[in-house]
Amino acid sequence: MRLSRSLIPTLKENPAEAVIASHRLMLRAGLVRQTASGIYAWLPAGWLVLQNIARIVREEQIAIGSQDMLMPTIQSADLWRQSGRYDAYGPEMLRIKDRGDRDMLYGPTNEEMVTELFRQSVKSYRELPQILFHIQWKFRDELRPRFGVMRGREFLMKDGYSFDLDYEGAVITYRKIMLSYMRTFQRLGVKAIPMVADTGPIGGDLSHEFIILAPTGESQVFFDAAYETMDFSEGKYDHNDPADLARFFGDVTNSYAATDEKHDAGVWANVAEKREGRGIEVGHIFYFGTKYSEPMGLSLAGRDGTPVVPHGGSYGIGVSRLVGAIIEAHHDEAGIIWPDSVAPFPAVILNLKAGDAGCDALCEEAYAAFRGRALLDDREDRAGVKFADADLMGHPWQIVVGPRGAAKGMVELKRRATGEKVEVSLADALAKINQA
RNA sequence: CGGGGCGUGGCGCAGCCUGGUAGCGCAUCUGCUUUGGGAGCAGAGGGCCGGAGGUUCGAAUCCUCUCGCCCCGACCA
Repeated sequence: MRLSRSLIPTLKENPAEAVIASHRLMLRAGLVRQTASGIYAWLPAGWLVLQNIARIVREEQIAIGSQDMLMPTIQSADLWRQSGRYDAYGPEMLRIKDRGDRDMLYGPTNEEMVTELFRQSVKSYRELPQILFHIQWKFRDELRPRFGVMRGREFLMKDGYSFDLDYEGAVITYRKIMLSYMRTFQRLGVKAIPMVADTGPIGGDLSHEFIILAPTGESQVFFDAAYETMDFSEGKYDHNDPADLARFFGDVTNSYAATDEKHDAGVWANVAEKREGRGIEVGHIFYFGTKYSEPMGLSLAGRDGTPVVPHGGSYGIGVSRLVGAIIEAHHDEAGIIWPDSVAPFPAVILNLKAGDAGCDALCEEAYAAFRGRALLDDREDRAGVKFADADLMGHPWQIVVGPRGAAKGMVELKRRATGEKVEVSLADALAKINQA
């Protein structure tokens, strides 16, 4: 994109309503604009980030055999009456009527719908287990939206649902998804720690929330230093082997980790290497047994022909919240520092002297090499403005093209995360960016 | 939902108490100079002061109602 003709409205000053770093930076870097309390429009750069995160989340779900699908945002109230949650959910659910005066709702989650869809077509134990997920907008009419996209009313969530024949199977699925989550967060460039959680309104008795570490997080967390060095990348654990999943589950849950509400000072005293920090919840997984399959009449033919009621679980990742959470974990005084995996653009090309033939030519050459996927700062502004905006927007690489270097065919390549700068040929710069 | 606060050009704010018809910085546009870390000078455009009623000769300012947004708390991806 050419910055001179892009809807990426950067702000020099802090908007008054933003109190936490990620909210301020998202507004200042031109990623989002609020359109109503807790509801945001994703401007071009912000939408690119959101899609990058969604892509990684999606890839890691598909990698463990979960099926990608898409359910609608608007649901019929009848479905929710079947599970008993239409009344139970309360005012957090946005209720609407269609022209025929039928009760509808904007989905806050999809257990009912996926159970219904599953019930319609799956009839035999032979078809189990299955995991389904979608990445879709949700609406929860929060008492108090705040902190920008960290607690919006409308938000993008990856919600997954599993169906197993029995408890033992459900536990294997639960662990498999837990592994996929650890892989996902690692690829997103954030440190995530699973912590035992209350099961909340969804119910059930096996649940973990995933907290990522960020200095400005909302809750205090206590954890064993062992979490700092855990590695979940592909190949470390076999998600198809129940024994290996058990090993993984042990590795990731045996060390101490708790938020302040669940903190146990007695156990904490025995932890050898203690770590304390702030954390943000970005994911939550539940095993809930037959909580939905039972009331909604989901049952299939079992091995001996008698009906079996499947055991389920649901698994959420706050995709839009992750944008804010990643910024909380990766920023400095100058602005955002995007991890390569989620950056809206891999690089920005700074034309320090728009109008200079040499600079223009070299910038166009660089820009063409990215086929539109880099950001070209071709504005007729002074260098300082461009440097400041580049740092603010947090592009992993800055290709700085100035008149002196351009005359020799050289550019300055700056790494946002480290501040390191080298003078190299454009070809070398492109090679370095591509291998990163 | 309880408690607090704020709505004045795109952003940040002043003016309100003590009514007299709107101002500052940044941003924007034009010109000249400048040009590697948020330039200088000169000029220009842009706001019926969230909305509706009321008081008054006259309301951004006083009164009433209303809408929106933010912050603290209990709940949550």
